[in-house]
Amino acid sequence: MAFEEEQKIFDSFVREKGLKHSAQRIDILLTFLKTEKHLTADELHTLVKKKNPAIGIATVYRTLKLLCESGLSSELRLGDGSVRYEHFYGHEHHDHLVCIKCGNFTEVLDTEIEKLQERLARKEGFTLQGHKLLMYGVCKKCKG
Amino acid sequence: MAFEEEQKIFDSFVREKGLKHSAQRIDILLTFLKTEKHLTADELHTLVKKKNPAIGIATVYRTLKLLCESGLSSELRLGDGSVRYEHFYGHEHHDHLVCIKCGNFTEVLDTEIEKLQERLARKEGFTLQGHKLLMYGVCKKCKG
DNA sequence: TTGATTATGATAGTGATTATCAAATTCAAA
DNA sequence: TTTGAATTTGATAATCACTATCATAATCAA
Repeated sequence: MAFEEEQKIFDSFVREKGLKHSAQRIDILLTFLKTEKHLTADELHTLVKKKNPAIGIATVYRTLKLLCESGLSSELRLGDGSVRYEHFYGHEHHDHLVCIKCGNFTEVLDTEIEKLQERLARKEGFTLQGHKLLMYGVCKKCKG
Repeated sequence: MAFEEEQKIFDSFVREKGLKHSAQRIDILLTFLKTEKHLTADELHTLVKKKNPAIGIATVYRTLKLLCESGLSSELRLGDGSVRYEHFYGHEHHDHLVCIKCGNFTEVLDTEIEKLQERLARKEGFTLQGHKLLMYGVCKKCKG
């Protein structure tokens, strides 16, 4: 079975928190990991039900929260108010280019931009802790 | 009465859309303009009710939508999922520094960052249409 | 095997926002 | 000024994403 690394991380996290193991959480974790897309809770629920039709949406939400706490996933709040979950383990900090036509995401990073943000914050007397940068546009494919 | 400019803009917008005038919308507009803060719909509703207690929350939402369409206001979606409305007329494009302690906003702009975003998008084959940058940190006051 | 604890699924509840609708208001035309 | 068609309003029902509740099931250390 793939994703040994991630499963190990999740296992340790569950153990440290004094939680118990469950087949449902493993199903959800593996479905999440195998899908390299930014899914909504509902989309993930639909996918997981193919493997285990009995899983309820509440368990999906509960597990997504654990995935975020354990560092395997991260919430992504889009400009339209929707929330998607992205892979976080093995993905350094990055920003997003979102295509307004097809909805696809591209992860990007520009260290110069990061530095300038630090400088800008310092100039205003802020101690920066983090940031979210979403860029919207039309991707290569959609421009035809 | 102040805010003649903004009122004129709103008037033209209402007229062009074939809508009618109403005292409630004026109350909401003026309360919004006089408060130089990033308000939620609910907070604005509370303020407007001091002037006109009968105004319903639905009318506040409806009017906020018109304010955004007319260019007087703009929605700001925060990292925690909440939505606030900011003044847009006379405020050029800007990004935000948000204090994670007191919640205050500072509007900032760095033309270098803007240029680098363009360059970054172009490198990925994107035609950039816009972006949202939220920076989180601790402000001068809160570091005390 | 047991039993204390946690997890689950169904579902009720929540909070923010939108839709519906009857009554009130606006405003151009008579 | 009156009229009447169109729009606006406030109350409230509905919706949507998410969380809380709770009885039952599953886990796991002793």
